[in-house]
Amino acid sequence: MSKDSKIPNPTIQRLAIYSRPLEILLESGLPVMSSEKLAGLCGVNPAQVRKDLAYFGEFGIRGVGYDVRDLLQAIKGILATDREWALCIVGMGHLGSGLVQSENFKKRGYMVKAAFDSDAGKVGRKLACGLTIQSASGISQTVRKLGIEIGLITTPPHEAQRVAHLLQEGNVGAILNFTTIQIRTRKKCVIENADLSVKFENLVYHLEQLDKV
Amino acid sequence: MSKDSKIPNPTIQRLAIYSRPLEILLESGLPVMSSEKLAGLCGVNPAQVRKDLAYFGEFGIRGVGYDVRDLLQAIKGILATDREWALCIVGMGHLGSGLVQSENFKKRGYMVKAAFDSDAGKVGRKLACGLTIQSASGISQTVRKLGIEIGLITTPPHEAQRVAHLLQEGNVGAILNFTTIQIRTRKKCVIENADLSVKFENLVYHLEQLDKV
DNA sequence: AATGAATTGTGAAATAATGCACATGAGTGG
DNA sequence: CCACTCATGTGCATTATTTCACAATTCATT
Repeated sequence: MSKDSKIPNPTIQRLAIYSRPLEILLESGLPVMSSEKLAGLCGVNPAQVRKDLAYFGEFGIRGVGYDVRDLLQAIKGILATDREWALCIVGMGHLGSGLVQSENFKKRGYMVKAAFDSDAGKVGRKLACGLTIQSASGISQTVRKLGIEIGLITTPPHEAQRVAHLLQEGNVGAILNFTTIQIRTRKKCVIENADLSVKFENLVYHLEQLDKV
Repeated sequence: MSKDSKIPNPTIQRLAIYSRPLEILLESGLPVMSSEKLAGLCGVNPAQVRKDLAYFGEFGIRGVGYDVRDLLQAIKGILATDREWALCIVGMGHLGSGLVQSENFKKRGYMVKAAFDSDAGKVGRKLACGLTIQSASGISQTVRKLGIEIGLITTPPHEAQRVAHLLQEGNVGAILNFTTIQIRTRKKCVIENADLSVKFENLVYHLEQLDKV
């Protein structure tokens, strides 16, 4: 349809990052902002900012900069964060429970509509947010019924692949995988990995390098 | 010292990813594994696997493959995950609390040695893991005293930069930042961002694209 | 209206990362 | 000991991403 000249993935990531300072600066009433300032706040190159935005249109005014409100609006439109999304979490361990209750989600329009666990001991337990933990065996039906679009997997690794299939069975379109294994998809489905231990190992590697000098 | 021919960052990330299936396969007793199989499990190209490893030496045997145990050992050595690391968490909200208690850390040798919060109401509270929440004002001293090397920041965004400085003050060498803002460093310090909302927005963008077709 | 300063949008150069394809060495069977 | 198969390690081509550098546009000032 559009000039779909393949947007680089890093660009999408950065758009999300750009929106953070913009939100803050909008609050504080700053009307206009340059690519240079924004780049400074986000730790990237100013040309990068401009090029990233240029993939989607012209949002700035030459000689002036970007209108903070408009730009934020535009980015939210691009990322599709200007509407609510229904999600569910599978795996009510410490991480899963922490995430469910985290205020950050609701604030950004991510609505946790269901929570699952395969442990019969946990099923039926009521969470602070009002949800009741359901059995993992009912994932497909429930997810379909509630029109859930995104699934978070915080189970132990060995359950992740099975859970992913159940989610897809229920027509979930995107999965955020917190486990250490890579999930394979049958249907068309967006998979994003958020394996924290990868982050850790990255950190530790670089820390070690630092010490070596 | 070594032929420090600048290792690509993606390579480090992937090494961590490679190690996951290796751990599992080691358990299950498989002695040898090819780059092709490993690549399949990790969703990457076999040549990529070989090239990634080649940055650090020759770990395989031509015509045969890689010894699972040796390779895993080698990767752990490279990533420096073959020893324990002392860390602390600042910000005992839902996410922070969930992380502290997560078993995955301890299992991988990350020892949570201290937990901080700036909310006086939370200070003094005892956590399930045995730690007592301490006041954020004591971060620098405590961190230095306990020899903590890595700091996790799970505070609200506006506290993150200040906390980062306190951590660096206490000689922390690496910070894992879960907040939405970018942290700037004074001293030499490894910063890794784990802003989950970026992951979400990525997901949502791609989901939207999918729907458009 | 003309000059100067600021800042965008973008082609082209530079840099980085990936993937191909093949020479090379290891094991196996005759 | 030769031929054949398998799978690594790697030079090179390809693709992706970043950065530079500059023309174009806006605004302020005179």
